[in-house]
Amino acid sequence: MAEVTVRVRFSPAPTGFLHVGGARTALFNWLYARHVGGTFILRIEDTDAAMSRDDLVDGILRTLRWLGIDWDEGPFRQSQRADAYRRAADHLRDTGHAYYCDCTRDQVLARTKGESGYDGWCRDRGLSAGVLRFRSPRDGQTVVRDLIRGDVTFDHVTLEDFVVRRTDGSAVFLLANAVDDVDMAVTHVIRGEDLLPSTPKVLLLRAALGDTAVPVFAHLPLIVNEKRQKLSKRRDDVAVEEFRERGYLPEAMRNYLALLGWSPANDQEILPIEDMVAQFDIGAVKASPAFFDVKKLDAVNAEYIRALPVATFVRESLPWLETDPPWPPERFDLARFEAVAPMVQERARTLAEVPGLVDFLFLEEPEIDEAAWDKAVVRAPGAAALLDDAIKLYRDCHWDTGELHRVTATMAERHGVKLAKAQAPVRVAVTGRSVGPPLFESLQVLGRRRTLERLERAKDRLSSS
RNA sequence: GGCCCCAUCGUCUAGUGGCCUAGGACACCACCCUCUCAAGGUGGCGACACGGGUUCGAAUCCCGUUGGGGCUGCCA
Repeated sequence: MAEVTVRVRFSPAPTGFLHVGGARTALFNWLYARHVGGTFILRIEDTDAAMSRDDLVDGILRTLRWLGIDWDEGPFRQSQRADAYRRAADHLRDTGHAYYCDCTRDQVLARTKGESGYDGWCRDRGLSAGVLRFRSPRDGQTVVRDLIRGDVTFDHVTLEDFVVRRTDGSAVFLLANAVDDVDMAVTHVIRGEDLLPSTPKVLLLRAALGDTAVPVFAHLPLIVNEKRQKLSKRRDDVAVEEFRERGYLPEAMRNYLALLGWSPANDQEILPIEDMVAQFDIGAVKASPAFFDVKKLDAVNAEYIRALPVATFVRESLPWLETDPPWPPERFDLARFEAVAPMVQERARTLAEVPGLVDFLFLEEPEIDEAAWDKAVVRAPGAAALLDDAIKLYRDCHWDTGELHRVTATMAERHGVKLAKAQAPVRVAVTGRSVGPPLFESLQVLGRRRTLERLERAKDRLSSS
């Protein structure tokens, strides 16, 4: 912990809800700060008026909190620091580092034939209005020190004279970013690789502003889709909030995100946050892009769900059981759910799957899966006789799982089939499906009356088909 | 087009010159366990993009090729 002065920041633009890439960036900044005992700053980059909306900012804060990512300073909003940017831009202009330009995009394009960025047309026109452009040096180079990629060198000739202040006087993100990182004494800039090409511009800006403390960078590999393209809000499912609604636990989401580009020691992929903090090493992060694999996320989530204390699992499941359930809400019975919860917990990959595993308990009539019905009842030899027998035996037997198991086994023996075969038609008749929590526990919780009703109904259904 | 980044099983990764017959996880397949499913157990399938160097020795270092990606806005 020698570096007690480490200061990092997560600076999202409120373009909508926080997406998984942003969440990963936030997490890595946070892990690094916590690992070295540094400071984690939250800064909202809303220099674009369209993004400067409280609801969008609140959404980001809510998602960060959900993930368990807390901040030491902020949230700061760039929309409230316009004065600082105005002074900086004036300074650049007054020292000759920036000049006015009134070219339209079309004019520039016409001159350059779309070849590269701005061509420097207004450099020496001495204008006094328009956008302010940075006068990029035409020789020399800037080296970006990157903890993940090593030194990355950019020749200044490849940098166009980029805009630092808009016609309306507002700063663009490059300027705001440079000014804020200097003012907030940020020492390590951890962000997505898509920002790497803009880094020399920020460094040049900082130098022109008189800054001498060059930060260290760490450009994280992009998170990509199945086509290996950067995750996009338009085509990909990326809103973290959306995953929350789909039944993923924050701890699982966080753990999975940490695995994208970084790997814990000892092949121990599922690990508590304290261990992540203890082990995290920004320099050990991989440089190559990572695919966001929902299958793996599911596996991680399932593991976290199984590890929950049952009471917690029940509590966390409630929103999915009470909001828009597949059964009439008044039929829900917490006690019955609690009775089967341990078995449901072991089978749900997401909390959203929970209702589907217990719906037979709360529906007046179970929804019969046609394929299962066909296979286990219609085309199963002796199914009718099995159902008849089950009705007879279940009517008088002691109503507990052990006894249900015993009489069903006896029935199977009498019919010359394995228990697995004998319970199949009963399961489909009573729960509507061929898979689910253990049958005898399910029957016990459902109750004798409903069980018998459903078995009778199945017989009717079978004879009328 | 220009600039920049990247390259180990299908996917996420371990590997930092000999410990590699390349390890783990997810997914997939088989078997075991078992009242179904799940969980668990055992096993299987499966990768160092290619070509040159450097070296006694290269997945590991260098160069090139190929492939993929990012950036190239008065968005961030």
